[in-house]
Amino acid sequence: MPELPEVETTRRGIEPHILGKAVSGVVVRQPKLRWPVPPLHHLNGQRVRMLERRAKYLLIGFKHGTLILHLGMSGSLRVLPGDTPAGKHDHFDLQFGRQCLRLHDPRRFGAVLWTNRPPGEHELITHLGPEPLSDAFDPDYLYQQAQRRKVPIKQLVMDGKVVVGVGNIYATESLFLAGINPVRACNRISRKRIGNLVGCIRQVLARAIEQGGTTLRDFQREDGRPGYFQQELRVYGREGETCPVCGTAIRARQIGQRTSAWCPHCQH
DNA sequence: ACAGTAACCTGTTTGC
DNA sequence: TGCAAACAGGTTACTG
Repeated sequence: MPELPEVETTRRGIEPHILGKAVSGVVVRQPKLRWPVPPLHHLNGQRVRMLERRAKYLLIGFKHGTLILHLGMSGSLRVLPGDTPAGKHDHFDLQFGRQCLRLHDPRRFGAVLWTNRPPGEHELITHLGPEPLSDAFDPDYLYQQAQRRKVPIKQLVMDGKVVVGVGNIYATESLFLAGINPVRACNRISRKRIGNLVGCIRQVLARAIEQGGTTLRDFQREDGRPGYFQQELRVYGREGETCPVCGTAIRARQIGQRTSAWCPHCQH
C-alpha cells in the first residue's frame, strides 16, 4: 500500500490533530512488528513538536527525540475518538486527550521505533537517497546513478539508495508515462530519456498526493476515507486490458520479484 | 560493489 | 464448496 503519496497524505491528515498536543497515553497491543516496539512510556506528557516525512517514514518529533513510524505493506494511521474499541490488527495507539492516533497493520511489516538522536542520523534513514520531489533528484543525478549499474530501470528507481518513496505502483506508472520499458537496462537509456523519467516520476507522485494516494484494498486516510489515484492508474494492475494510449494489450511479468505491467507498443 | 533470493506476516484471490 | 497455492502496496539480511 503505502508509497510516498500515501505516507504524505497520512502526514498531512494527521498533522492538525497532533501538532502541539501532549501525549496522554501510549498503548502497545502487539510489539512484534517489523522490529520489536520499544518501551515508550517516557512520551507521556510530551508535546509533538513536528511531524515530518522522510521517504516512507513518518517522523514525530518530541523534545527529547523522535518517534519513527513506517506503514510497511498494509499499515494505516487513523485519528479516532480515544474510546474506539481496538480491532485485531490495531497494534499501537498514541493518545492525545480524548483523541488517539491508531496504527492498523494486518501484515505487521510496519515499524514503530524511537531515537534520541537527530532522525537523519538513524541507521534506517541515514543511507537513503534523495527525495523525488526535491531539487536533488534531477536528470544529471539519475543519469549518473544509471551509468553505475545495469539492473532494469524499474529496479533502479525502486532502490531507496537511489531515490526514495517510489514503490511498485508509482514506478510502474512513471515508466509508462515516460515510454520506457521497465526491463530495459538502466545504463542503456539516453540522458534525455532519463531526464524525462525524472519529470514523470515527479508528476505521478505529485498527482497521486493531490488525489489522496491510491487505495487498492485497505489504504485509509487518517479519517477513514480512501485515496482516489487508483482511478488514474494506466497500466498497474491492468494486465490483459488495453493500453489507454494505443489499445495494445498490456503485459505483465516479474522484475526483481515484483510484478510489473507495461505496454509493449508504447514502452521501449 | 553488485545482483539475486529469502525472510518478516496475514488476508484475499485464484485454481484444482 | 473446500482447500491449497499464489499473490499483495516494503525493506532488510544474507548469499554468491
